[in-house]
Amino acid sequence: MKGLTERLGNCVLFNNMDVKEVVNVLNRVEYRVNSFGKEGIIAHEGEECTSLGIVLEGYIEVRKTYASGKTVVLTRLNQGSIFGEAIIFSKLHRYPSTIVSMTDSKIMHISRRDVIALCSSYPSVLERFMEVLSERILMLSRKVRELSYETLRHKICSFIMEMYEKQKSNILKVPITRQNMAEYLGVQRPSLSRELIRMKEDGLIDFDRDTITIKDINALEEFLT
Amino acid sequence: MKGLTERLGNCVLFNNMDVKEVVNVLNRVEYRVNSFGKEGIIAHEGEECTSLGIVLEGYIEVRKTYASGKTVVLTRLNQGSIFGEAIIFSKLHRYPSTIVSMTDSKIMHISRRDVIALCSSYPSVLERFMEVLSERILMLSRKVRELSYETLRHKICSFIMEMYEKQKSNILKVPITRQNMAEYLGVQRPSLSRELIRMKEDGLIDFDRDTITIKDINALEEFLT
DNA sequence: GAAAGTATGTAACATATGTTACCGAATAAA
DNA sequence: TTTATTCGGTAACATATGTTACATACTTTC
Repeated sequence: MKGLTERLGNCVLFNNMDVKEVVNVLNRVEYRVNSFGKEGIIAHEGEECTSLGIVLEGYIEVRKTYASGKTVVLTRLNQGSIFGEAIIFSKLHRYPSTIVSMTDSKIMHISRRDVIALCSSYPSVLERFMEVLSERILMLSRKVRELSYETLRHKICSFIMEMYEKQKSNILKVPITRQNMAEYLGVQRPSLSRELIRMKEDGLIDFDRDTITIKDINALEEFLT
Repeated sequence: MKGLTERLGNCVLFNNMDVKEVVNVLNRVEYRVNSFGKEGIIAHEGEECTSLGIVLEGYIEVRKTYASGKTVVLTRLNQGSIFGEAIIFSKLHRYPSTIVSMTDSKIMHISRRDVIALCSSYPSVLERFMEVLSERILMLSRKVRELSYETLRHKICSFIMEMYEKQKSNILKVPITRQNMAEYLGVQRPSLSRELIRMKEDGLIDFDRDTITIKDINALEEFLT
């Protein structure tokens, strides 16, 4: 297949390899490349997942399908993305969602066994793979923490403390609009305004259109614990 | 150090290796073993993390410390547990929290480089490492999903559908008390009762002390999307 | 600089859930 | 069987946040 080497070189697992090495990789593993049309099913929810998927061409969607027929798009993956990377190494290695091709697409599959072989032979692949898994863990941990805040005031405190870490000043420039800040925190804008006013009344902060001034940083932190 | 081999054999990364192989491992890597007393700091928040930690003896806590001085315990790790496994492979490899020894403890450190070397040489270690990271990803994903439910009714629907998947019947035996169910869903017991009653009024379910009967499974699923 | 458009604060009201208290039913103990 | 204890449903009230609407202040465009 023409262009396969370049395609693979785009993949997050191989993008710091030179061409020769990628060719080497291709010779060492028993890969499988399948073509799909628009709306073609790449993997069904519940199906066994025994191989890593790599999007060589096209773009695909990961969807959750409910018995009622409704589907929800969880993520979109385009060229160079991989999928199933966490599933193949988990105990219950079954796809938790359905994977659908959104365009004409070409998908490479590398078996779990060969992924291990690749990681053993190419430390750079191993490192990239670990990096992908690790970044995902950190991203999810952050998300869990954010979702765990119980009240709007908690979220705002966390948001302010994050800015404080970066700007290291009690007078913080808020780089986004109220609307965006509300979206970022997952609340309605009027709710955000109202709570900011209450926090001002409580002597925690002061604020105007595009700055927030920290009045009582101890109280803000205390509140987060 | 006496007993090191057995101690390491308990570790999640090496627990399917035989003794000889573990000895082999020990000869191949430049490990470091440090001792800590009670309340000894194993790693400070913000510090660079360049090595994998293994708890050989004792038990330790992962804590978040706030400038106000307050600390929150995030997890406890005992013998055989590892820490820093996601951090060493992430881009910003700094401890996000402080790690404190709770008893006298012995901690082994293996550098990132040697972890890679180990994974390259011992496919079983590689597999176990991947399994650890993958299971963590799946656990976190589940948690994010659960935390993302907006209303109590969403949580209840999800809870019911989970039971339905297992029991495959419209009449579900609820294996826990209301109190525990409320705790599991993270709400107050009266709130749970009230919402169950509303769902009964809405014709979605019927229930008594220890069973829930699904009346309209489509509506339940529909509601989750 | 005036007009139009957009962002923000504010208020009134609706809804969801927490909180507390109480009562009756189920269960365990005597 | 009686008594004590726990569990679950119920109600009244408190609080947090969503929802909608509107007025004011800021920004952009001409």
